Amino acid sequence: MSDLLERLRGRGWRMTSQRRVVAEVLDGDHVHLTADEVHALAVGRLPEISRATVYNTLGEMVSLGEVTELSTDGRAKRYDPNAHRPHQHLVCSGCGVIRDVHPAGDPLTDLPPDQRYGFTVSAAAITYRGLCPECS
Amino acid sequence: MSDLLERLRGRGWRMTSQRRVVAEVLDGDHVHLTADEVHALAVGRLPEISRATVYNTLGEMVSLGEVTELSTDGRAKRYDPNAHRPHQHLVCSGCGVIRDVHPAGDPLTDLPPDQRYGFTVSAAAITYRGLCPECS
DNA sequence: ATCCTATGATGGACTGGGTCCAGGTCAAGA
DNA sequence: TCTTGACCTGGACCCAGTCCATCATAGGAT
Repeated sequence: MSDLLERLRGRGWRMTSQRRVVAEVLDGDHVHLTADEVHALAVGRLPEISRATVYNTLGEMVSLGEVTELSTDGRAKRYDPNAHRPHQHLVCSGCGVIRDVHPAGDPLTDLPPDQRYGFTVSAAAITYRGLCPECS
Repeated sequence: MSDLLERLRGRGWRMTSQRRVVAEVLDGDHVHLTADEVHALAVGRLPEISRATVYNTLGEMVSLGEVTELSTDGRAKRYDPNAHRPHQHLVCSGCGVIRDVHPAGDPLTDLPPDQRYGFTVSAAAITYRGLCPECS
């Protein structure tokens, strides 16, 4: 059921009830929760869990590469458990809803050598913006 | 000299010494300052200018479409005066330095219709990441 | 040149998102 | 079952940004 939890377990992560709850809350597709939203959902299952633990746990998941961070609105960061399958994001300028999308081709190949300024470029994150059906 | 200032003047913007200083400080290529950096530089020319005014002025410039906001590190937003020429950003994962880059082609065309979920997609922002020559 | 007034500036309080830390707790190996 | 180092807690703290009551002034009207 919980892919994310399985992947973390496989890395020898010390399993605690707090970490289990955070991983369960965050699991799924098109999930892009803020840390406070994760905390609110986690409290529903484990009332004593602290905000600091949620922040720490999310930070560790990001370091392990099992979760990615995105900040689409300059406010709270959002956490995306779908890190094992590379993808980009489509954000509604009206209501802020976010979809995972898969553009054609590899965005890295669109950056010509003379535009790389000697960098070793390793990743590209794309945020598409527009209006969703409800907002347009 | 100040392209940004000229463009703002041409829009009938009420010109004050504070706005002039903010526009001057922000003008140029590959400029990606935070609001507090803009404030620090502005204070050098106009010691009494307040933080609130810098925030207000930057916000107005963004609304007018003369300056774009970017948040590459999830911390302070950065302001880019180069809004009249569309471009993307290349960020060093080591030191955080930012370059303006111009990828080949239009990123919007890489998003197939079946990946648009009924959205009217109007823009795409790409952040390339890698290591700059000094950090690699 | 001077006056008037709406627009802009000020600074200090306040908020939201996030980090830090000292002390208490517990998972899991021996 | 014991031990211990990793983990959790809650509260203080920090930074980026916003709000607001009051003061200042750009620039049109006279």
